[in-house]
Amino acid sequence: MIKAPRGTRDLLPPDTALWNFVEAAVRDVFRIYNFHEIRTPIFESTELFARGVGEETDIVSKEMYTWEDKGRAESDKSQMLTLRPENTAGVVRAYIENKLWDRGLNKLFYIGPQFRRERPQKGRYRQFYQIGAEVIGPAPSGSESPARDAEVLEMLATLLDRLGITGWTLELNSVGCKDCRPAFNEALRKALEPVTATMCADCQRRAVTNPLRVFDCKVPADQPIIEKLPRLSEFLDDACRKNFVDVQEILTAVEIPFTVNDRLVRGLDYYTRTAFEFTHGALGAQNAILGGGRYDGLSEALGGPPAPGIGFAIGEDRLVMSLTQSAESVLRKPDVYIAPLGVGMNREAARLARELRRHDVIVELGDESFRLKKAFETASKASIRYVLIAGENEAQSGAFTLKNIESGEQISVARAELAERIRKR
RNA sequence: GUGGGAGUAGCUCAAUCGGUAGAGCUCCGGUCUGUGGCACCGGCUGUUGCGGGUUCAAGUCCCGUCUCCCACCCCA
Repeated sequence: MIKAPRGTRDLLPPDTALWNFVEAAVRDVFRIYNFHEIRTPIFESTELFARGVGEETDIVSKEMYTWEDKGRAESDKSQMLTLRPENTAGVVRAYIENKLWDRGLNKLFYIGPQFRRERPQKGRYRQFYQIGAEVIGPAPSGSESPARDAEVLEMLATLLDRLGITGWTLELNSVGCKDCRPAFNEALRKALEPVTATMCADCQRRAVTNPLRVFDCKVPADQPIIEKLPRLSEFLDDACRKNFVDVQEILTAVEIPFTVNDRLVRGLDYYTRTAFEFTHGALGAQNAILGGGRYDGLSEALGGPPAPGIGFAIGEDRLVMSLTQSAESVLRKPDVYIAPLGVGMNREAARLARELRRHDVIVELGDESFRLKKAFETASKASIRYVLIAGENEAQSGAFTLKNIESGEQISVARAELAERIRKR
């Protein structure tokens, strides 16, 4: 038997109804915050992610699905392509390629699959889905303003609340900018040098590849060492410091609860200043339901003009997991089951179904070979409220038998009144 | 990439020391050809994840492999 590849899965009814419910709610929120949809390719040049996400990140160095796309002719040279592991680089590439700065401030959102070759786990798949947004534009458009950061965070809190997700936590930090972070990195490297050898194997590796991540270490023995390391917050320059304070003040004004976590770092190289994470307790070890931050230098890194921006990505799989709603509860059941009765009655049933569906009635249709008993059982199991009997008697008289499955009541309804009668419930 | 647990019918699970693969639920049909849910009767579904090995005999023991789950790592 051919099975879905490792880390991928089929989403089936009724779960798909829940996914559609989430996406509809999300689109509704994006609409009132004036975000508009962008759809970028599912694969891009490998170089885009190498330069955008960062060569040294785990994502680029070991988790990407990359292949050589061979040229079709002598003159056609081959190129390296990669299934997108995240969507921000693609959006920023599109911003540059389509000269979106002409539109001033862009507020864009996307919903779609992403791919990372990781070992599958609860809340972690090789093909997973992200709902994300980016606010990006030339600085004069306001893209650099702390007001944008706060607006995005407030929108996210609203979104989670609307979906009925309770018990989330917003953690916030500032990771500095290209001007102040190098000084901090240098200080951190210096402070780590003499103590690295006493730390865990992961920290020894991190100290070389990505010193900021040392702050993520959970090994108890390392904590006293980490406590004494220089803090990012001490190295923020005045502009970054003010930006961070402004964001917090706006959040307080709009009554969004948050906690500052000065050990919060992000795994992608492009993040600057505001970095954040919404976590949820019911998700197991993969407790980050969404994450994001500002990426003021990304456009330049990809060869574009300065274009400050802030964005986030929601793990849609994890979002759906943390919903308390059941899939059943958002599923709209058929309104009526039409039971053709007797040879040739499929034709009459088809006509009836067509008429009813034109009136937005959800119709399920049987077959003339089915016994009436089967129609009732099918309707009952599927929680369909009415069974409409399309038999020879009814076809001749023009009045059809409509039975309410729950109450057992049965009435005769003229053809023209069927839709109204069924929808009235 | 590392460590642990698990894979038997559509689902949940059983199978003694290695000795004929089972139960419940679901599903299908009938009792009942135009009135359901109940009841009774009958029935289907298996390369025991896959591939090797040991054995007279393997769901069971051994080796390999795949997948899922949990954790690390990492991230959303």
